[in-house]
Amino acid sequence: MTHVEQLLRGPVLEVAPAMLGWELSHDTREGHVTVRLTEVEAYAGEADPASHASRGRTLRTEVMFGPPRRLYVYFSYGMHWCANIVVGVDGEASAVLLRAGRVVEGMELARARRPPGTSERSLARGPACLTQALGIGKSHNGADLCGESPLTLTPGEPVSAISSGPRVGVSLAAEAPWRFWITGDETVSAYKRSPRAPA
DNA sequence: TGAACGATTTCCT
DNA sequence: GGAAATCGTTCAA
Repeated sequence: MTHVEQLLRGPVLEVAPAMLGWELSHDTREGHVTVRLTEVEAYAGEADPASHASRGRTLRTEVMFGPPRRLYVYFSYGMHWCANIVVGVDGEASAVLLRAGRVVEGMELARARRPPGTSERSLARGPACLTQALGIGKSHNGADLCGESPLTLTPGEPVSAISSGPRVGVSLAAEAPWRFWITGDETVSAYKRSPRAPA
């Protein structure tokens, strides 16, 4: 078992903040892009009402119920792809949503994948923006981040300080402070509470 | 077989 | 601050 895989096997509420500052790289024919994670959210398995896994094992959530270190990619609002890293114990269905990051390699390619005029800090600011900048989509669902896959995850430099707060856009368990970000980082996305969340 | 609903982003006023 | 764009997943009938 690799070092990274070992780190991912811990409890999701410990693994998620620990993943801040880690780097996710994607190699394609077009080139290479690396993003340093600045914002993540924890989804705590089948018992977490806000998680897609809360309805049990389905075709869509199959990957989450499998072993950790794999990528769970889902389609959102008819147009966006968002990526999670499966963590914890095999079968527990815990995952960490990659909400934002800073492009540290392959700036030009990342820019080419985003709308013209996108500022550098916004290239991977938001979960769907991050997958766009990295060139991640449906075909990467279930990809192994430690194996032969062109996607690789590596621990990065330690972060200065970590903040936490409620998750973005979730209507259930809306108070759980399971969103983690690097304090003061400009690439962290704006907080938006779900309009369906109870007052 | 049908309908409601998003772990969102972007553009408009 | 608000609404549109747009479709796979899930649940009800």
